[in-house]
Amino acid sequence: MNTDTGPTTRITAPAQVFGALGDETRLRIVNLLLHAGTRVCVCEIVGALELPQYRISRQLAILKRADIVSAKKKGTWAYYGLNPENTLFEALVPGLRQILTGEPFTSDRARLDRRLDLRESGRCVVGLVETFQTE
Amino acid sequence: MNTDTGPTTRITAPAQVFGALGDETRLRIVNLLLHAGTRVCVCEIVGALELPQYRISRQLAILKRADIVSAKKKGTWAYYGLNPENTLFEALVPGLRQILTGEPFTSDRARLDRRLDLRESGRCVVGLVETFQTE
DNA sequence: TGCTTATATGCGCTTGTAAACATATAATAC
DNA sequence: GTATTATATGTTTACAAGCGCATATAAGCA
Repeated sequence: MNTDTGPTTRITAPAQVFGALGDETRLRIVNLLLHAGTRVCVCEIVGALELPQYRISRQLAILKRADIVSAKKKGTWAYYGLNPENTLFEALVPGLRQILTGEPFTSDRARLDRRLDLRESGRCVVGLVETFQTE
Repeated sequence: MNTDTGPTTRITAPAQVFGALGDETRLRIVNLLLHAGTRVCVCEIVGALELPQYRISRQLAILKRADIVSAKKKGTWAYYGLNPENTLFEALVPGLRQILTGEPFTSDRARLDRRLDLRESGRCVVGLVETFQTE
């Protein structure tokens, strides 16, 4: 029933959270979500990171399994955001903001900003059109 | 010459630090070093975590490669401590202290304390004698 | 010198991870 | 209905990680 080891039910074990952040692509995604403040569309992440869509979707799935992000579907679009209920991850946020300062994190945030400017009434309307599928 | 990506020379890349912390055994070791405040002998870590010596040595090597810990040799004994110069790791310390609260971290700290009580004039004198080599 | 002890590491094995390609799913537009 | 588009995922391949066992290294002591 309860596969948890401790008395307090944790969303995820500490090592799992760190493991999920121990990959450059996933760290870049978390950087975007921390910066945006809002939920961000998959295609916006693809545009900002300039990586193939399947890679983004896969890494998002891993972050989701670690309860670091959650998804909200709006039609075909999927908007991902950080999960504020993951207290383990939340404890790391101040440190993360300090750490995610150099490259490629800065450029990623700049590209995301440009992409978010294209939104109409708060919704992504661009899609993957102007993007590559493979690097 | 400079293999670093950013303008500021980093000891390790962010993802590498998180990756090094993404393993339960290594997180338990870091927990001990955070708690102790001093350098801790390998055999003391073995005693506190109740894991085979070769596992501890191996995970210590990985933490060392990520510049999270450093070693100081005193004869055959090796004393490991956190590396205060790793600013990336240091940024995570407050969050880590918050996170490392449940099991097995609490019991590990208690066993380490008992083990540190056996020191004579600040030095470990016990060794691996009363310990197992395999689980 | 030889014995003991603390620590590190080579090897084989199993398991996990990430990339790339293709394709599936599912919603919208026509 | 069909076509298009956004997202997810099955599969293969390559590589890395962690464990256990045994052994190497190297320092201290008889």
